[in-house]
Amino acid sequence: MFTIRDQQLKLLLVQRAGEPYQNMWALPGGFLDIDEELEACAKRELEEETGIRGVYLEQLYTFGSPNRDPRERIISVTYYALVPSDRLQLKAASDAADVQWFALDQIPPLAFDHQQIITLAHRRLAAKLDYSTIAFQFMPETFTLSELQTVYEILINGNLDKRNFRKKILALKGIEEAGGLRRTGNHRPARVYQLKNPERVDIIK
Amino acid sequence: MFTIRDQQLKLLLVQRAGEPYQNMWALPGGFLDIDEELEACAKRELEEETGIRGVYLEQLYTFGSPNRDPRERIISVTYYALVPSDRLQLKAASDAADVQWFALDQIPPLAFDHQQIITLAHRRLAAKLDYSTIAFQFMPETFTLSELQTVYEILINGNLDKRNFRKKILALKGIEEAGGLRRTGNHRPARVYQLKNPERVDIIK
DNA sequence: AGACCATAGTGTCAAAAATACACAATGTCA
DNA sequence: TGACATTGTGTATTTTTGACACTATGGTCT
Repeated sequence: MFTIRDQQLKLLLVQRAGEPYQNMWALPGGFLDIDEELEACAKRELEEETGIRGVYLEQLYTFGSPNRDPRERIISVTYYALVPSDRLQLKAASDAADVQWFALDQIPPLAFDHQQIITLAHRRLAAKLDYSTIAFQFMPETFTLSELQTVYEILINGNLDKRNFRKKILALKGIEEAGGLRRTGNHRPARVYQLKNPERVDIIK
Repeated sequence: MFTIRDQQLKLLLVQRAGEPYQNMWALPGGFLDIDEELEACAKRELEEETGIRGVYLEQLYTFGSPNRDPRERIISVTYYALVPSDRLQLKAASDAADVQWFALDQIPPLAFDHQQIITLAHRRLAAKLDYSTIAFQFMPETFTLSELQTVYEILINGNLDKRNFRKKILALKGIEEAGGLRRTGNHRPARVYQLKNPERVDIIK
């Protein structure tokens, strides 16, 4: 689960309670129920560990090397999720210490092959930036164009030209003015926008 | 497993010997051994049913709806493969009748949710055409630019301008002259090319 | 040997898209 | 009411993409 917070791309990790890899950090996850859809399982596990639901979720890859879990053969069907920054109140179901957001460049050593999973998810996310509107999934219900630009700049880790960025984004026709202005300091307030189809990730170009 | 044959994109199907869905056509596949890598399993099953190996193979998606197999809960980690047209001698391990190539628009009713899997694979292949050199995986060891163009035209189901196509392909720097000419009829012979990195699929642009 | 045939191979111009770039407008705050 | 900080806007240049037609070459036939 990715989010953007404190001007950084962050990732949710949980601290393992039991063996193996006790006390190490790991990706949230768990076992599939016998009559459960794969995606439903991912959503359930995420909600159980974080209380968050209704976020963008996409199947990433299935990992199944024979010895990736020391106990027994485990196949992991992995998903990644994107959460808008205004919805990351965790703690509905878990206590503070064992679930935490980590900046992507400050990930501690992880249990199992979870670092590899993160690397793949990050690459996928970066790739999708170029040809989809996936970045919109990080935005709260309403936002300004400057806020959106900041999100893009964090994701690509570089600067963008304000005029060109606005031209490109508005040409996508994916957002519309929500009406009203956002006041955030002693300067001109910004127009507020919203997604036309909040659930939808479009492929562009 | 996709290939291009008779100027068409074709797909390999096998006819089921036993229940359920007896005698219906289905995708090649089988069960994972307990100590087997997922990708090794896909390769093994493919080779067992077709005798073909060493082809481009990529994990597609994992399907796991509770009732997709009437017998019991089955999770299918699916892969798709691309085979050059000069390597599709089947029959190493199977008899003629129960393994066959089908044009993509002439797929018979399939067992399980296999039609859905094919649809996804086809979409993925089409998408990758735009931003990778995946189409090269359909080419035999050596080929002419006209042959390559024909493959692209079949895949996108449309015509391409010869000069622009050549410009674009050569700009990718992925192929080089193999030396020599290919004579195929009463007309000027064509230069022969080969991939610089036959295994590699590059992401472009 | 020469004519004809079929496909290979090649360059330029126009249109569209991407990029670089600077200043006026507006609400807040002191 | 003036200073401040950020919003919002247009044009010119470069790059990329797309349209388009003729010559080159070896084979085949007479």
